[in-house]
This record gives sequence, structure tokens and C-alpha cells, in this order.
Amino acid sequence: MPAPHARAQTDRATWMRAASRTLAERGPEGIKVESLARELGLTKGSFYWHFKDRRALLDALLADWRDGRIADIRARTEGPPGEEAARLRGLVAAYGDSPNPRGLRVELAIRAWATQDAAAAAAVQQVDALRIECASRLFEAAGFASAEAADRSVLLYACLFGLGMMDTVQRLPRAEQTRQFIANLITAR
Amino acid sequence: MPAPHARAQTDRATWMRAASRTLAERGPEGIKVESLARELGLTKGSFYWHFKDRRALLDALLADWRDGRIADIRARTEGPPGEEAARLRGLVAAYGDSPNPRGLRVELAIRAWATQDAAAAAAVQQVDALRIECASRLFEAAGFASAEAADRSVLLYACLFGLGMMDTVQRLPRAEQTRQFIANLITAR
DNA sequence: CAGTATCCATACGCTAGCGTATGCTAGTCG
DNA sequence: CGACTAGCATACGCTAGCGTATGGATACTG
Repeated sequence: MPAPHARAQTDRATWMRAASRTLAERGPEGIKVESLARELGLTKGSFYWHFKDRRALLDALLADWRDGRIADIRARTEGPPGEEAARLRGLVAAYGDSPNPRGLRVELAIRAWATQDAAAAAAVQQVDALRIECASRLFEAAGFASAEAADRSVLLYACLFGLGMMDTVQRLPRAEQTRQFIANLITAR
Repeated sequence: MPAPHARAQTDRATWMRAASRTLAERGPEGIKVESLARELGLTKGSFYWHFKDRRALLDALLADWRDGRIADIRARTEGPPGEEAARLRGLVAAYGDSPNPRGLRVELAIRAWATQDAAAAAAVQQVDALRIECASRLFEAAGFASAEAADRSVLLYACLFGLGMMDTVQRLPRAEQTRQFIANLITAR
């Protein structure tokens, strides 16, 4: 019976997608079972069939986000040797591409959430640790010593999230040049 | 009748202080009239005498924060000429001093709030604009051209907030060295 | 085609929290 | 000493939202 299982996964994923959108737009407190149901044209009956309770949905969101981030980091940083410089450039440019894309909004929402929620904090911590580790390897391949490579990795992600929180600045005309300047400072010897 | 007026201000301020603590610890959604009342050993009767409604408390918090930040920036960056270098060092070291102090937690809570609330966004925007402006002047006094001074100011605050969001990294043993490394990169020629 | 599992709707109880209406008390003032 | 006000308490109505209980439909299975 592959069909029922597949359908169950699909509809559960539908709830998750709606919740993820809401997380980006209104934060975790904005994720309400009955609101999602209205939005999807369903009822709570469906929700409580797919999830034990509201918390289970939140935990599933966190797990999905964490796994997705981990896969993304690996994809961006691992690979055949000799292309570390290109991967580093790609990493630095990754989030800067579009202003406040969905991924960044979710990221910021979860990081804010992490200050109040242990599970969110744990997810953030795992993702951060791996990010620093993988980025450090690229910096080391670029010729930086171990300690400085780690420092620059921290700097990279701090700037990423920090700039994401400064909407005003992000919309300034010089925003693109500022991002370029910062990117150079991060990677420059 | 100076006494009644003074007392009214005092008790209003009591509500505000409690709300500010809650804002730092649980975010704006955590600020609930009846919770605060329990915490203060009072009742809603008192609250609704001092504030029109819950939103009035939130707006008052935002106004207080904005005014406080503006005063703080001015105090840190303005003054007699010739001491710009010292003031710049002080500015860079300001938030880095203690890990996640109350001020930073409030800051992050309000910035997260600003993604969903127009009033919070406006407050953040005003504060950001003045910060960039004042910090830029210090960088210019340090010899940087106008555009680069602005870029470095953005970088400074982005790192500040970004590092504040990375609790994990903040608690690492090398955290202090990392902060130093970043501070140097921000101010170095 | 009877049985069973899947998926969702309906209907209910319950709590937290906002806001209001009104009462009570202690000062203040004429 | 009566009237008035400031400051708070008490009690109420109301809504949003969580979770549960139960019924119904659809589709697959033997």
C-alpha cells in the first residue's frame, strides 16, 4: 500500500508548508492550529490526525529546518578538492543574493525563537556548529590559520544574520556596495 | 499637589519595568496584562488605570527604548573633538563587554518584533539611522572616506546583533579572542 | 461485499487573556 | 466633616485557541 502512505505524507507536508510560511511571516506564536486550518480549507480534525498536538508540529518544523540546513551546508562546502575558493565565494554570496528571502526570514524567526525555546535553541546550536566547522575548512583551504579561519567563519555568519535584522539598511541604495565591502573584508587576507 | 502626580508616574514606571523585563525574557507576546499584575501583586484594575490598553503599554515601551537608545548614541559619539578614536573604541567594545546583557536581549527582542509590528519597525529604523550616522562620523574622523565609513558602521552593528544571536559561539572559550579579531577587522585600516 | 483503515468534519469542553463596569479606600480640599 | 479624586480591587462578559470525542466518507482488502 504505497498510495495511502504517500498521501498521508503529502497532507502532513501541506500542514508543514503552511506552518513554515507562517513561521516566516508571524513567528512561532503566529502558528495556530485553527488559523492554519482556515487557511488550508480544512479543520482541526485533520490536523490532530497528522500531529499529536501543536507542539509536535513545531518540533517537526525545527527538525525539518535543521536537516535542511545541514544538507545545505554540506552541499555548499563539501566536494572535490581544488575548488574551495569558488565554494567560499558561493557561501559568502549565498544569503546576500536577494534581500530578505524566505530562508533568511525563517532563520531569523527560529533564532529569535531560540531565546525562549530549548528545542529551537538546540536546533540552532547544531546548525551553527556545523556551519562554523565547514566554513572554517574553506577558510583554511584559502590559507588562513585554524584560529583565524574559525573567527572569520563566525564573522561571516554574524554579518549574515545581523544584516538580515537591519531591514532599513538593506533597502538603502548603497546596500549592494556595502554587502560587497563586507564580503571583501571577510575573505580578504 | 506634587505627590499624587509623582506617585502616578512611579507606579506607571513600575508596570513599564516589569514589562521591559518580560520583553527581554519572553518577547512582546509574553507581555500579558494579567501575568504582569500577578507578578507585581496587583490587579488589572491598576493597569487599566495607568494605560488605555495593552497596546498603549507596548507603544510606551517602544518610545522609551527609542529615546533611551538615541540618548545613549549621542552620549557615546558626541563630545569635544580630538577624542574620536577613544569614542570609537568605546563604541566597538560597548556591547561586547558582557555576554548577552539585558540591553542586548531587549534589542534583539525588539528587532524580531519589528518584522511583524509597524511601530516596532519604525522605532528600530530611527535608532538604526542615527546609529549609522553617528558611527560614520567617528569612522570619518579616523580617516575613512564617507562611503567606507558608512559601510564600516553597518558592519559594526551587523556584527553586534549577529553575534548576539549566536549564543553558542558566544559561550565558546575562544569567544573573547573572536570578538577581538572582529573588532580589529572593523576598525583596522 | 463485508470489514477495516485512512482521512477529515462536527461538536463540545475548557482555559487564558482582553477589556469594562463598578465598588472600595485613603487621602485632600473647601 | 462632607465632597471629590486618585489608585486599586472585584466581578463580569467575551473571544481565541487548544485538545477531545465521535461520526461519516472513501478506498483498499480479503
